[in-house]
Amino acid sequence: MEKSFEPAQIESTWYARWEASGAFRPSGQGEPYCILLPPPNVTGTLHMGHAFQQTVMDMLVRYQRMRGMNVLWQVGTDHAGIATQKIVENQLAAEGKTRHDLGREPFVERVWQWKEESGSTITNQMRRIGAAADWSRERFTMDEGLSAAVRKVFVEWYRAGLVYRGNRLVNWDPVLGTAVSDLEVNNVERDGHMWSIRYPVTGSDESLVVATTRPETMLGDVAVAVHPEDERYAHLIGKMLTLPLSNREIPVIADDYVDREFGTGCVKITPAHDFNDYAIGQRHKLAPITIFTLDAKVNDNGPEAYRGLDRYDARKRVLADLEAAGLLVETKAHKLQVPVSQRSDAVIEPMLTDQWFVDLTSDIQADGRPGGRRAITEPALDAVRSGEVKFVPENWSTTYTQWLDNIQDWCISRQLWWGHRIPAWYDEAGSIFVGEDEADARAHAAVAPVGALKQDEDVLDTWFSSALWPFSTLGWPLDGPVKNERGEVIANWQADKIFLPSAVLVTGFDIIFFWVARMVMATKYFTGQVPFREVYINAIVRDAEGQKMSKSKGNTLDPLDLIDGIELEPLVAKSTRSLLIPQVREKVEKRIRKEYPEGIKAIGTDALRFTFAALASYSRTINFDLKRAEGYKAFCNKLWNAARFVLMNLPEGRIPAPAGAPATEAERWILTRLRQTLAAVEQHFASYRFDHLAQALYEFVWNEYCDWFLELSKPALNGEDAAAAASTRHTLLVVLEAVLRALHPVIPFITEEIYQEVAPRLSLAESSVYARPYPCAADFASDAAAAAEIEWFKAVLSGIRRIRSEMNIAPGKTIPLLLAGGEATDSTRAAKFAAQIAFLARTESPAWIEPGAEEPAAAAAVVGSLRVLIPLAGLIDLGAEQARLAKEIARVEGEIKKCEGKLGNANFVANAPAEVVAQERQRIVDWNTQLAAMREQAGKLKG
RNA sequence: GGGUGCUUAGCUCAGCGGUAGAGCGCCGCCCUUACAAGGCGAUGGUCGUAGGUUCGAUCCCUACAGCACCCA
Repeated sequence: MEKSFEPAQIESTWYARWEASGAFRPSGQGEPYCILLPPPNVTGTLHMGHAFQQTVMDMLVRYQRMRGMNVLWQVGTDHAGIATQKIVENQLAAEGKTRHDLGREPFVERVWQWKEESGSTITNQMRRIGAAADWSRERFTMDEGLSAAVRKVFVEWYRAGLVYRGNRLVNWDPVLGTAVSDLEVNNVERDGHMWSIRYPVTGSDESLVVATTRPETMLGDVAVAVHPEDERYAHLIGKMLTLPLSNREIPVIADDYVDREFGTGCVKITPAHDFNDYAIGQRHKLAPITIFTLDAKVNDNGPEAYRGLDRYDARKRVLADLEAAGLLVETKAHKLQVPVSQRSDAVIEPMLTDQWFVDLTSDIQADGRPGGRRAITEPALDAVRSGEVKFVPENWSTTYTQWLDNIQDWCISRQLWWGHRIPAWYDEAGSIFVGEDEADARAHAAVAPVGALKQDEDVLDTWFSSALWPFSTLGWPLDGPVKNERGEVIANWQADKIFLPSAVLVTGFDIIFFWVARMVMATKYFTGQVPFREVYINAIVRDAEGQKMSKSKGNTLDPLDLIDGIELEPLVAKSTRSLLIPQVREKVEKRIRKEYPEGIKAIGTDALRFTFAALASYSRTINFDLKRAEGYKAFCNKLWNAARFVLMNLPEGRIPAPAGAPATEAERWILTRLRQTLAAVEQHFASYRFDHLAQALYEFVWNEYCDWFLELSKPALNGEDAAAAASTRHTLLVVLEAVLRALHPVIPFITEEIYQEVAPRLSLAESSVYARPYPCAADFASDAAAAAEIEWFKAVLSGIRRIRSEMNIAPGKTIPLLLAGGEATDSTRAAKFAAQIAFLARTESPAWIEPGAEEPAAAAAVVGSLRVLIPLAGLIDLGAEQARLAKEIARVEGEIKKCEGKLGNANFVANAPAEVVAQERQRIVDWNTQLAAMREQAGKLKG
């Protein structure tokens, strides 16, 4: 083996070999265990969130595979309608063209090209992370099979009355020219103004003053609302107002939506451009007036003077005209919530448009069939309420159920070209015909089509296809083999439905609504099953200071830069490449130069994965600290060197197991600790506590196997006892091999590499550690007596080391060692471990001082009633030792006082559980034993 | 406004009713033949504040403060 751990070398070959060997495909044996990858955007790149999430999935997948489960990790990508279309539109813009210059078909063709070019980026990055995914079954939401599923679901829901077309107010992105989901809209606080405008009462001297943040929308006002119990305006209810600028007559209406305290208590009502106003308009049967075009310019419903003006230019003009007319009462600064499109940063304009919806809110349809609430929403709620689907951590189920309780119908149409085109056709009379294709639509026509049919121009929301992922990827709706373009079978519903429900979905809380809920809805409806039994909500990865990672802050990390390392200059270049605003660019560059003056050192995939595991508690965020990752690279190096040590101490060839139990206490102790560690690991996997899992293995490897067992093995390997040496060699190897298996799901590359060296020594048949069974606590014997012996030994050795260090005794110097006091077990143990103590503590062989005999002045470590003594002569500062002892005695006296306080309290003895009282009594005995020995030692020093 | 979390060592975080823990950092001594990406040792905390429940509270309850995030 190389002298140190070199991740780049190790990681370069294993992945391809695993993949080629078919190790990532379902074994076909054992209980099915399936994990669905949340499909990343096909043209995206891997970020820290992906890397973290995929590490979690990969740990589970590898663990379950090693436990003998029939594991499928279903991977694939989604087409990310808006995001992908926008990328290609930007490319066109650079050529001075728009998609309309190309036309629909050539444009979509171009998007496909872009997908072909960049589509494998992210999946290749996943391979670098080590993801043991079944690539032979990789799917894409727009591939033929998944598109068939989309059509089938749309058509079936339509025919069940659950998908409908309606003219509704939706969140309209005027830049992208499409409806967007309310989940894709951020409400951002911005500085704006509140304008007060006077509306005269028709045929009177009176007037009302309304307050608004969007004066331009007054062109579409249809009423002014006041609170029904507001005495100030009671006499005006039902009267008409003359709407300034438009000179239309609008009524004063009463609605208890109005907040009397806010502003003047009068609210202008613009149903066509505000969601609340829309609801009021409906209540009062007021027809909305749309005043904007789809690109947010005033349309022909506005007064002539404003037509064609952009909404913000129209605002200026409206304000100026009001001012001139003396109707602008007040202008004041005001913070307001502005709805902003996540996709384009454009301010959303609520807009009345024809859209397709999935009904999620009606209980029953006019013809008696169940409505969407009963058919789709309720089953999805029940799945979580009944515990059929469990959230981990549990409290996310509240988020889920609260959202579903207040859900609105789902707008599924998007005015884009990239996506699944809606399978609906219109005849010349405007009737709708829905079907898998035009012929199917005609076949199911309720009325005879008038003239030619024309397909709907719109596409479906990307999440519509993602919602079907749990079953569409398994081959549904086809009931047989699904082949890819190369003719290979990639799914087969008949056989693969054993993978439904999948075991666990690992995903971020931000898509509980977008995706998790919708998968439950669709999967329940179409298969009767839940899509997954558990949902593990992973934390969001932030930077070391807890700040959200964002490109404009310059605090993003590319997982591949951590794995491979990157020099400062390339790092600066790539971090600023996409930043167009010079100030931002400068700020980011400064930050990077400050934070990574020497670039980023390569830590390798394994260390990155271990870091993710160690940080994966149930917390909602993990702050990724590069320092910590470096620490886990050191751990990998430690493991590597431990393996080197073991291997360089072995003779050639196979190492046979000794007959009977291991020869030494140290072996029986480390096996006991291994057993305990594995039991803990099993629990931590079951509860998704990867942080505890990582810590348990870290501690075992470093603090027990390396720090103590390897050290203890040195005297055994070099000692006289040949049987002990042979037995120790075998145990070193056995524990190492078990550790490799235990760690493989977390750090697959290094464990595989070391396994290759270890396997022949134990004559293991499996060619990969991944093919070995996961180690089980029950495979290793427990020996409490040996454990107690070693704990004693550790206490004695630590005591000597402490003295050496505190008294500044040169590490290389061999010193005398005396023992005094103690019980019978102390003398047998001292005899048994004499050689190990001498070797590891660099002391002479221990010599006993008879009770009552003269003792030299010495520094002491007290272990129970045993005093471990280093004679002071020439080595030690007597005063310092006395001071130390006095301090220690005071501490123990304090502890005894605390115990006595408890035991002296009758209430404690009466009420505390018996074992707690007993434990307290034992503690007081132990403290007293130690105190006696320390006092005796203090006396000797004085005398 | 409604909801969900968080506040523990210098930093990042575990613990969550019975002797306050880890990693990293800091300090001291060591290039000891697996590993200086290392070894050995040490320092460091009235567990956000105030009440309450309890024999006993970092842990449970209440209020408050501060900080996040989600939905309006």
